[in-house]
Amino acid sequence: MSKDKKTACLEDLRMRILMQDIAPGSDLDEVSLCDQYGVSRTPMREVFQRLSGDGYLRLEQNRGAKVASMDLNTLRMFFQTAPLIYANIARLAAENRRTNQLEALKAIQMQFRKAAETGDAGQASLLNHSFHEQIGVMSHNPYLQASLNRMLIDHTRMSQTFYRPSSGEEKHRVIKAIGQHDAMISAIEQQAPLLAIDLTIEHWNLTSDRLERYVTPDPLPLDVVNIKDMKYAV
Amino acid sequence: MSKDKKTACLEDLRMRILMQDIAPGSDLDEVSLCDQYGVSRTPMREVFQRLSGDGYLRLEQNRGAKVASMDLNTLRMFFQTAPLIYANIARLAAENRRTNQLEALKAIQMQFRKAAETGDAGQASLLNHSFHEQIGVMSHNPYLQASLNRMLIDHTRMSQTFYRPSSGEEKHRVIKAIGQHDAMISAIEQQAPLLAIDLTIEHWNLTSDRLERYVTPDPLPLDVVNIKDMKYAV
DNA sequence: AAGACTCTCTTTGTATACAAATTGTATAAT
DNA sequence: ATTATACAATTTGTATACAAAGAGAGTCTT
Repeated sequence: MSKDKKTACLEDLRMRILMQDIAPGSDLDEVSLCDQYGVSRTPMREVFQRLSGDGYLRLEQNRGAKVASMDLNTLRMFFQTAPLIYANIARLAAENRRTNQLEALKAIQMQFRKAAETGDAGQASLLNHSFHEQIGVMSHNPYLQASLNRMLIDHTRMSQTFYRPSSGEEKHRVIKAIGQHDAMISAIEQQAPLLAIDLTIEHWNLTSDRLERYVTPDPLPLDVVNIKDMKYAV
Repeated sequence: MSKDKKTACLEDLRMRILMQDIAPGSDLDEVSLCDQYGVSRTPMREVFQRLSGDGYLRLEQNRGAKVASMDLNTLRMFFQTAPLIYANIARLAAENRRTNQLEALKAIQMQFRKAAETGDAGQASLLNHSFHEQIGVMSHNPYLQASLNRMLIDHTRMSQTFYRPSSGEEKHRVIKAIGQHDAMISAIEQQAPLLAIDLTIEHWNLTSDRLERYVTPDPLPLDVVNIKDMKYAV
């Protein structure tokens, strides 16, 4: 599998960042990662440069690599911008897709469905990432794709709880999301841009709630600990 | 000035690509650039990685660096997407700008005006680039900024003839563009998002014609060479 | 005790030697 | 004459040694 160690390292780091296995804002230690992945410093630094260019990391002069943070402003902008980018990407994908790209999309969706249905939460969110990334490729618009790919990083990082549903209602939501993906594929296949936009907005509405709840979860229950009279636990 | 050779090299390459001093699609020779800039291969490759991440270059496995091409599809997408990105960036800049960023913008505009008025075409297009890039910074939206910065690369590459006006009408156009920049600054300063959008669209309409003419210039005059009867010269 | 200073240790950056891959060219086989 | 193959030359990738910068601890001064 790992014919190319450097590529494997890149993909693995990318994955770990997306899964929040490496937390936003944390530093990466060059040398320890080097022997962790069995590559020397030169290719490792190259990997850092690549990940930095894609928005996964931030590099600062003489001061190592940090995982891209998700601060308040970033999140505000995320929710403000996502519908615009997602909808336009979907429209262009419907207009410009090539048939073999459609096959690739279907293949991803198949894997995604399996992972989501069997409750493999990590894999599901990663495959959801690939799904939307592939629609970006199909748009053939390099400019919007740059936005999309950056959005997807934060989207995936926030969706870590989405595919680990804790209630029947949430389980239902995941099933609905799978169905929406199917509908989007079909709209893109039929080259129906307007339909693709509508379906994308619908999909966004379904998932954004859940993302917002990830950012602002329910407060911890107060009556579990013995401080009933205080409004918020510290 | 060049305290840091690597940074100088990066900026210079970026500039040369923007000015089409290095043509879209052409290969870069690693070693020759190394002794041209007096840096060794390791930092030069780092520069390549950075420029690649920003969309200036394309790197392929075992096969050097190529300047990002501007093919038909790219141009189509450019003209289709620019108004959307520019307008939204302007709106957000008006909403989110900080005062010291505004000062920076004004400083750039001052230099830009001087360059454009004195006919320093190269400098003018580069400063126009900085102007719009700065508005991107002021938007505080990392996602749209990624799109914007990529658009600006191609925008600047196509604007090489804009500031070298060949007629009174074109000269007038440049003067008008300078004024539009002033108006945009004022709208951003007053935090008037809707006005900023309108002005941006107007600015786009003024400049996009000229960019399109760069892509599809007038055919060569037939009667200069001695082939009057042929429709097109080969 | 607070601040400035120096020295040491760790981390980051650069140069270069070596390895691997690709390209070009010449020769041989059909 | 054309294709195949082997070999040479060039270009690209990796490891590593060395240089430079930053962080931290301890000491000295006020």
